[in-house]
Amino acid sequence: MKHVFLIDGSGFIFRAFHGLPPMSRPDGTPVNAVYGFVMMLMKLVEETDADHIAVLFDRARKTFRNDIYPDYKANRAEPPEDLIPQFALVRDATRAMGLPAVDMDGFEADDLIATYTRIALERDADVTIVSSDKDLMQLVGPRVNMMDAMKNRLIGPDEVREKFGLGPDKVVDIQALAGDSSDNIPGVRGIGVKTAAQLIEQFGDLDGVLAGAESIPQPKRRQSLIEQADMARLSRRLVTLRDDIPVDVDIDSFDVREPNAPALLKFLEAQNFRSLAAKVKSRGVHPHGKPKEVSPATGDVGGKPSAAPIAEEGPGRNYELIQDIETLKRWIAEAEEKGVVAVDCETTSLDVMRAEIVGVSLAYEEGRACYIPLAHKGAPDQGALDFGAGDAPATGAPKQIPRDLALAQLKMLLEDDGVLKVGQNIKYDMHIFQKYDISIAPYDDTMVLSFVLEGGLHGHGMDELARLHLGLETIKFKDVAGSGKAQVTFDRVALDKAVEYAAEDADVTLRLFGLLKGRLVHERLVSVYETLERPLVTVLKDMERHGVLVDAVQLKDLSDDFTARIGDLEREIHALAGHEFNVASPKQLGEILFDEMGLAGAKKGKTGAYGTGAEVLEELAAQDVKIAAKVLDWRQLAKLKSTYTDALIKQIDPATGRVHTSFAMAATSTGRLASSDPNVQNIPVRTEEGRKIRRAFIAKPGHKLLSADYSQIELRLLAHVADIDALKDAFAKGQDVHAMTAAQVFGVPLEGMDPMVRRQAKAINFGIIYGISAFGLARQLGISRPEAARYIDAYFERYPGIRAYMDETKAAARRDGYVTTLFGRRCHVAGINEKNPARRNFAERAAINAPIQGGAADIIKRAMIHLPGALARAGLKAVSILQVHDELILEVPDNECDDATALVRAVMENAAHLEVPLLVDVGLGYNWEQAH
DNA sequence: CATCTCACG
DNA sequence: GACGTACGTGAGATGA
Repeated sequence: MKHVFLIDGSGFIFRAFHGLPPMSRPDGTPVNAVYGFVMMLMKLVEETDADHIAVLFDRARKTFRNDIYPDYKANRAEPPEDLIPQFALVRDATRAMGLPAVDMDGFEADDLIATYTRIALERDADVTIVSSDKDLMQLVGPRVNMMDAMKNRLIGPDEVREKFGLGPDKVVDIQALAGDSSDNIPGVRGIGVKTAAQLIEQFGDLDGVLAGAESIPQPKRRQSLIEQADMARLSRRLVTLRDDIPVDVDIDSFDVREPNAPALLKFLEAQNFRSLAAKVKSRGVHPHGKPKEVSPATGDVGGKPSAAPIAEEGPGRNYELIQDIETLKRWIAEAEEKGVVAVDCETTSLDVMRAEIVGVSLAYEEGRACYIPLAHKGAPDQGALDFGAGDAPATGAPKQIPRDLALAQLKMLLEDDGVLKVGQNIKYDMHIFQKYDISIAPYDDTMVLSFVLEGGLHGHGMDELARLHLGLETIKFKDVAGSGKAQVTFDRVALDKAVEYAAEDADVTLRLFGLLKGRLVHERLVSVYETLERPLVTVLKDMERHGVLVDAVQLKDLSDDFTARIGDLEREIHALAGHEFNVASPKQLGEILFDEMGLAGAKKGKTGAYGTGAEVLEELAAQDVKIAAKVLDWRQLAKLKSTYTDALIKQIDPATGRVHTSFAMAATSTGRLASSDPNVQNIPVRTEEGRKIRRAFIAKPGHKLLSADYSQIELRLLAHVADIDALKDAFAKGQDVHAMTAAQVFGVPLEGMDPMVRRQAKAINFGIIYGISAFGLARQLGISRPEAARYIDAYFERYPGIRAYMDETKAAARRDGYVTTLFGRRCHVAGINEKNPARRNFAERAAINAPIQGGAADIIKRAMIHLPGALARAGLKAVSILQVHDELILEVPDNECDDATALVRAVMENAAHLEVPLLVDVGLGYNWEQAH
């Protein structure tokens, strides 16, 4: 016996249950915790070097601790209804895995773990306790580690010290003093973990603290310790784990043996864990980290160790490779007959501007999918003579339908009005097919459907949706194409693997479509999807494709200028520090400022690293610390250079000379878009140096950039949705709302108002939109918290409607789990019913902000959708190219400037009809800075 | 891959 | 009385 794994089964069940989205078997039995548990066990068994493994469970709620203290764990709620049937299943799962499931009357799993840990140590074995329960940390020692299986993190003495302030041997004493609200352990009132650690450090142990209580200076603390000494001793008995249970299962029986594969498969299939079952079938379960030989997949190139867990063929998975035109025609005819077909492209790149089509997959029925290779080449490391030269007839190239012949057939299908095409992120496929002059219509998008139905709840990538809705673990791209340096483009993937991967994508897409589309009606989200999101797909596709012209020469000059100035600053900084170091490293900088130079500055929480953010440095700079000011300058220039000048130059598409961002439709929790590769929504504007980067965004010759942005759209929405008469009036009359707020809250006259007072009112208005807190406002304005609290009180007194709106919004979020925008978009709010007040407060602020931010997003989306048609009807050639949340940027021919200005303004201002007017500011210029 | 920092609305 | 803070994003550099 060398290494014993003791798994805290009961602890894991709860975490898996709360950590994983709901899943159920076809018969309705919930199985998410079981799934998480089995995944965890399989991973452990596969990776561990342990020779003895057991899973320990609580048996009943009553244990010996209830005899000592009847209220022990009395505050625990009943387990959720969906969890109850899973307790037994998890035990079944353990046995199916060939592992002992041990529990004992009157004791908790923790006591069993303590006892077996002692026994294992007596046998001279190492122990790993798989759990993240802090109550088990008392067992950690030189030969005993804990492992958090969900976070995959080892917990040793250092981590215990991080949590409790002192080592594992003091955990019991600290818990005895601090108590534990989740287990209802009383401890001593007014003493938390921090104070407890300090006391134990000072007096050695609990008895020392209680004996020395008289000498404690703080009166309250002294009194509590004297009065509650017995409670502390009782608490110690409750938290101390029993390592002397007369266990009746011998530790020798924990020895790892080969699981009974048929029994395990039967169990997995009964839970409908098809992907896990497939994994077991294809790879087996191999303890000791020694994988059994994998049956060589046909055509597996070079027998790479990263062999993919490709599921076996079987019912519900009938994937076909199409290599001749007749079969393709037959397939297309079937799809036309059905009227709905899922489509997915495989390409050589995620960058749509560079990607070349490699193959297409289709699915017209669940489990019935095909893959049509179009540009596959031979396998990579085979052809020593193939230097990867373009379209050279690689010796190993497989049989394929000539690309253009196949595309001509597919064009008829994809452009057929009578056939609905379903994609997962179909904007990508539209880009690819557009190169070959193929459009896709009509279409639906499962990613967008999921975003409309469940935005804010989870991501909307296919792998995640498959896991969530189908309980299916999809084949990962890495599994077929490899990863890192060894990754190949999809045209180098062997066809047998390509089929399984690509056809699965189409199959999954079709299945998801079946599950999601119908829900729109029941959940009253048809209009959001059909008028707001689905039409936006092609609008965004066109914007991305058009791109924006960026002046590389200008950026290069700027970059060189920055490089020189960064070098100068760096020398000065090193001189001030007395030696060289990496200015870009917050760690090194923090040590220089606060250790070497001994400046006053606080540690930051979690990781114990010094904070060196701009706020901290500005504080120091204000105290005339030269190095801080220099670092701030350095940071600004380094940021501009690395994130903007240099990165943007690299992003210019050589073919178009333009930058083509990607707008993510399903990334945010509020309904906003997000932009990436490059992000065009965070181009600098607030500083003079930063604006120089904006100047490099230019219009093509004979054109101008037009920037149109909504004026104070979020405040206007607030006035409308919260129905605040004073605010609505102010907007109707075109008054300065910040000044008006100042007049109302601070009671100062509008005439001759101090700009500082107006600034404070503006901060309050912004704060309201963000779900105001005294702390946040105080920090923003640099005032004290009580003072900020007074401002907020004064504000709410003047605008009681705002408070009512906030309360209603929070109540709705708590009741439904989501809030709704003006146009019916649902924003789900994670954590709104959390017990932890910090997290709940956070969720409440998000809930208050979401309808406002999301409503503004709805409005500009409506404008974006209307704009192309309106421009076309007016005979204008102006085109939208960028969106920055409340701003649209168009590229406009010189002679259309006036017409386009009027039309864009009209479309944007009429995108919604609120009880306040919408106002749009328009600017024109040769570059973005000028236009803005 | 997590963390820190910082750019935007 | 503690929690740990204004809302929403994406990207680059560091360092494990």
